[in-house]
Amino acid sequence: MTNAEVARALANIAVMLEMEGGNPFRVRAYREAARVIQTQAEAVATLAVEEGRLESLGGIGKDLAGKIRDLVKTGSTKIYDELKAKIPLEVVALTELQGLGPKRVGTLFQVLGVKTRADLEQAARAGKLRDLPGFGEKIEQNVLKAIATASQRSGRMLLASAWPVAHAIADHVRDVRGVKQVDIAGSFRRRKETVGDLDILACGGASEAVMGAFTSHPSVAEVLGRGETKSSVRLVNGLQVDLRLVPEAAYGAALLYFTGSKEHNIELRKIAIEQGMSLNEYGLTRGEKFVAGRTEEEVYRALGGPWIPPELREARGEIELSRYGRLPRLVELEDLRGDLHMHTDRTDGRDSLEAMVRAAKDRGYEYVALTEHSKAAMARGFDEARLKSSAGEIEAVRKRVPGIEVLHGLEVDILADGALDLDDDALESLDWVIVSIHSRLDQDAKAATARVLRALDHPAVHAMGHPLGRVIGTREGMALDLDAVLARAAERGIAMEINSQPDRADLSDAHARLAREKGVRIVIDTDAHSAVQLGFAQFGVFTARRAGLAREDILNTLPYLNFREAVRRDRRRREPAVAAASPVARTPEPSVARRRSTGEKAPGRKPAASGPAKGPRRPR
DNA sequence: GCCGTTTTCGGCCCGACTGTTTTCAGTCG
Repeated sequence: MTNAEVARALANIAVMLEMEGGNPFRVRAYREAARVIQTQAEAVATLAVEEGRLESLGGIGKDLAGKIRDLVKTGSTKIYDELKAKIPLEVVALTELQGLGPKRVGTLFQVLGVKTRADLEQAARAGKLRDLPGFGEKIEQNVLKAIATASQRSGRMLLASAWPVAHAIADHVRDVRGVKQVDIAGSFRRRKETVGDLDILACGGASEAVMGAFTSHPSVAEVLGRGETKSSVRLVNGLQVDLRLVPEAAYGAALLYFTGSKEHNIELRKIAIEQGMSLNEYGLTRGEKFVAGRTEEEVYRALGGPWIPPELREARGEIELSRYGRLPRLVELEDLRGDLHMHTDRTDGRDSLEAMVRAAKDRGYEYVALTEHSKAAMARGFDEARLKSSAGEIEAVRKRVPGIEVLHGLEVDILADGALDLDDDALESLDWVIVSIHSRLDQDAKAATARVLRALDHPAVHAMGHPLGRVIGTREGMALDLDAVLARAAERGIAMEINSQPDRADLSDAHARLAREKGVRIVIDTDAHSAVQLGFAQFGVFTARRAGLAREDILNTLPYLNFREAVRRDRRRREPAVAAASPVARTPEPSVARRRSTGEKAPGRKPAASGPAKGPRRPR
């Protein structure tokens, strides 16, 4: 069973226990365990076999650990079987409908025998719901509405898709007279890869004017509700947006509250209680006395710690880290000095080689790697001969666009058996080699892992692109043994990519966190297929920040000379394997033209500084 | 069912809103 499947089973148990009127704290324990398993980067199957690993996770004790081991091993556990015998899983699924929780669904099932959405719709239309205990005519109507909404809703939206309209609406509200501050809170502010809805917060300005501006924005399709302090709308793209107008004195407390995550807030409230205080969206109070709430910083400080960046607020240990002053200084977009994965119109990109290099230079990058596809990925993909002529094209663009280091790279396909798509000599001739998988993503874990490990053993490889191969909302990632892959990457000095394409975010935040823990270097690349897509870099940075990564964890934050030295050093770690795999052991040298452009004195010379030196900030 | 610089028993985050009730349960975030 995968982590998601174990989490689903635990959450289902929680719902079924609640339907039966079970101990609410026991219900909560199952729900919390589901969350913990869901957010683990390591495979639960691995955790289950290693002594004491499950029990070491917060919220999982001896009992739940045993049940999780059962689930991993057999796909079920005693209590799950017993509950499922009484309550079908399709009944549990009814709790996904808005306004229907375990209690009401339990009543529907026990009294009316409702099992499916179709049953439910029929019963509601026949007016059978209104007479049930705790139900009424209004709830009956709302159930019908919820069924209709659920059938047309497409679920969560990519952060990048919500990005422009969210900012447009926020700017529109910000323009209202008297408005002092506007923030887009919620998972949007935590930069999750997808958002379910948008929570916008504002303070200052007259309610009538603020709400009027909000509900009349051109992207609004339907006004769901409008009040003094809160209004809700549905946009033409289906997204629901709530706007809350909060008092200035409590703005920070409200921003904290509506940014979440819920689990982070719960931990903060517990700390408040330990200190004899109470925290809610109106502020931090001690008895009747208001302690803090104007800014987030003020609230965190009053609770005894520093401000925590929203990307880290997921109850993954960030509060404890902050107590010890060990929060990472998260990487920022401005820290990136190069982009090492992009395509041009020579394969499946839209813009020319020169246009891509110029766009990278305009973004202020010091270096860029052009990495076309190899022949297995597509008809126009590069073979050995095409790679040779490409070298001349790269050399020509270096002359035409001075002031940026242009690396001749390739995104070479990992074939089904783990061999690379081009011969060793061709790969050895390159400055930068990414290996990626574009086919046969359906292999089982054993085959897929062996395939990737073999590819990582090739001495010419510098990085692995979109390692899991997932596309959000379209396909799951490969069934890789990520522990084994990351261990090999760490051992061989191969960087793992955070692919910034918004529908990839691959590595994910959890996987990137695991990679860092295992000592793997990360590159943040855009995989841009046009000059505009170089802007996706910010989404890759969001993923890295959610993973808790600092500038030092990211290879392409290094200034060029340090980057080149790091690549060489990592390459030397692979030397022993070079003799076996290739007769020519060669470290790529920068061209004369490139040395001239950076003022470097001679080949092989070590750069003066080591480690991430602070250079002049680039214009954005 | 979990957890412990008061604790192995007795707690477990908090408030708004809705719709049902006639003081509160259920749901949501």
